[in-house]
Amino acid sequence: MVYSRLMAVDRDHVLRSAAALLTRKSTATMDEVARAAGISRATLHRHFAGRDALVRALEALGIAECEAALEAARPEEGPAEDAVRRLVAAVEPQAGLLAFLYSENQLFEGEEQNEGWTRIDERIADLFRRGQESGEFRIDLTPAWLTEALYGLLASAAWAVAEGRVAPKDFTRMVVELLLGGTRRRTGSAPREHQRNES
Amino acid sequence: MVYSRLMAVDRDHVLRSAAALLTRKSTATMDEVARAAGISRATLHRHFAGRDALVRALEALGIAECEAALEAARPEEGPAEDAVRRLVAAVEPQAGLLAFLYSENQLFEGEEQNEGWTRIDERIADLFRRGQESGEFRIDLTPAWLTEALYGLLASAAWAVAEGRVAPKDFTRMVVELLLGGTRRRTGSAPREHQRNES
DNA sequence: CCCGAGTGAGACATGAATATCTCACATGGT
DNA sequence: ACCATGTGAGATATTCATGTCTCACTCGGG
Repeated sequence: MVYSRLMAVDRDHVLRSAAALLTRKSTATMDEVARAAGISRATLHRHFAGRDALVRALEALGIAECEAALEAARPEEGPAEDAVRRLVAAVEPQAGLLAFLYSENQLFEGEEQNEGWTRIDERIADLFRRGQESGEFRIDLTPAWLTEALYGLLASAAWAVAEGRVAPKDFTRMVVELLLGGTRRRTGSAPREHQRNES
Repeated sequence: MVYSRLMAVDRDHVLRSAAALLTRKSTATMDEVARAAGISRATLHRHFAGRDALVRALEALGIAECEAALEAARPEEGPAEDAVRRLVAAVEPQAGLLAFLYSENQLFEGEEQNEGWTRIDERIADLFRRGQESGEFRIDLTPAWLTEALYGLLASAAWAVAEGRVAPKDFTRMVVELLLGGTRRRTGSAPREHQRNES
């Protein structure tokens, strides 16, 4: 019996479609989640003890994806600006899930947040700090705020894309350009080229 | 009998404390909302037919506050950059309520959103568009995205302040500086002074 | 061919939040 | 002192999502 492996595959598929659905409708019912995954409510409950367990599993998935994105982006290599670009590009596919977890976190209110997020927060803050120390980034905005702002922009962009307000293909460029360059037009030097989307 | 005027005052007070509570705990129960306002469930129900009506009233309040802030900020006067600073400063007191409504809007999913938001969106987008046409702002980010990003940064900042991650006094500066100037350090010209908080 | 694991469909109970109602009490005006 | 209005507290009903259970079905392996 290879049921354990089959379960794992199914579980992952359920998790993915749940993430996709809850991204759009964060109050979706367990029945809706099940139908979205193409299974019945009973089977969904066989995979996840309850809604809480499902959200926890989604949180674990989000953390794992974020850490994978951080790994792929190599945040401590090269210019900090390029590292930020790599990071946003790598995390873009998970932006919807991130936005869901981001707002869901507000509901955990009293409880301590998963330490996985703390680790990720610190790695991202380290990236901004590195950019400040190298002179690339301004030093009058704290790394903690820049990290928080990155999350906020990712969530905003994911939502704006879902609403059809902006084109999906512009996602990474919009987030990165606003985060790094801001709204103000560059006056002193020629604007940096920003068409390259990755690498 | 002046009960109609008294009701109005009470209703506003209830609305304010409900906004303050739901800003912190968006899933607060009707009973918690009532207690936070210092009244009983029954009285709360006498003011608002149900939770839905309460949220609608909060939405109306948020829209009114936003329009008042827009009015006070005079977005079409002077340099666009200064207008953005005035706008963020004027809207700061309502950032928590805005963040709550911003996430709550995702639940209205299918329904059309209140046209009040559309009006506000357009006025803010017009401000960014004006800055682009005057040459102050870069033109490679759409006004719609800049508007969306402003909402996201306001919500992020409100949440970060509530979590104690950043100091409340830095709120406006953080949002404005990141939105306008971005993370990147200015190289060509000396960084613009940004200590003036208002006017 | 048979057996069993996994599944879907549905019944059923539980719990939470909501919505409605009643009743006693306090307060303010006459 | 009396009365009316608004209120708080509690009881009750309803709704809805959740969690648990049963049972029949199917598909794949032995």
